[in-house]
Amino acid sequence: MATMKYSRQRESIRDFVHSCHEHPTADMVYAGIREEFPNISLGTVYRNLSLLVELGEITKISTDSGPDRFDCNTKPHSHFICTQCQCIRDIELPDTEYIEKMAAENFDGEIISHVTTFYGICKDCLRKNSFKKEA
Amino acid sequence: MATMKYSRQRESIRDFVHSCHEHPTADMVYAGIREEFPNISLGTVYRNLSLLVELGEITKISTDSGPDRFDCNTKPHSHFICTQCQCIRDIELPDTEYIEKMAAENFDGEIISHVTTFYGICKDCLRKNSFKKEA
DNA sequence: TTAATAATAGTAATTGTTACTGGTATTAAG
DNA sequence: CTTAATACCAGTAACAATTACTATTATTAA
Repeated sequence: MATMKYSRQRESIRDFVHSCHEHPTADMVYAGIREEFPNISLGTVYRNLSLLVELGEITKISTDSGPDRFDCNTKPHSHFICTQCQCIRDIELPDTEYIEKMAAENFDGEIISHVTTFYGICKDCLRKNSFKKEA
Repeated sequence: MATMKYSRQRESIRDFVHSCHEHPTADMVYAGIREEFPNISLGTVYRNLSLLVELGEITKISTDSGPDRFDCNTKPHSHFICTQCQCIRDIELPDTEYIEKMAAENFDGEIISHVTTFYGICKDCLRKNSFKKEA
């Protein structure tokens, strides 16, 4: 890839991810973009999503099961994944640098970064569950 | 599944994972077991690995890219993933409970667990790299 | 010993993703 | 405003990891 050319599809994909705060999958992006570009290809969506990740304009979230998700928030933050509905929420944490330092003390390679992911039940599912119990 | 029946294949898979400390993939387990059971099926390996995970006898490690890995160490600990050779090493960290408490303060769902993964260059790759530079 | 059924081997199907191909859109130069 | 170069596209095929299906086999309890 010598120089990069503009493409309306890419711009649309970027805009969609940046305006979508539910950490969409490639398929969700595909569905969304199709409203504007009815015959966009799924391959184009995948290609541009990973391109945008390389450019640092969005980030990719890998999950334990199910497809990758994408995040418009490129500032350092953590994720919460609901084990019931699989929704992903952002969690801001104050300075987690020291975790790497702590880990470095028990390890003999070079630690460059770290990712912490939280699991549990989101607010919405908690509410749904309490309704069920009452019934 | 009413009651569980014994199977030599499952026992062999459990033993293999418990004696293998390099966090094997399903394929690596398959290759290993095949020495004892030359015509075991890959499906049997997958089925029993997830069964053993459910039983809490081993754990599963999802990676950003590439297949899942399996870990005989069921005690709470973190993982380091080398971004160069993809090897996975265990890292013991003193009490990380407070990370969840800290996250809980900025979040309105129920946090049940968390996983921290470290990325960087392992000792072996560091050494290999320094050899290359000298040459 | 036998009957019930969990587990198997082998194979097919599914899912998520990447690669290929011939044609199209964008860009820069004449 | 052409035209030429090429990044990008749509569509489709290929791929890797995993799961589901089916007929047979092994384990268990009666």
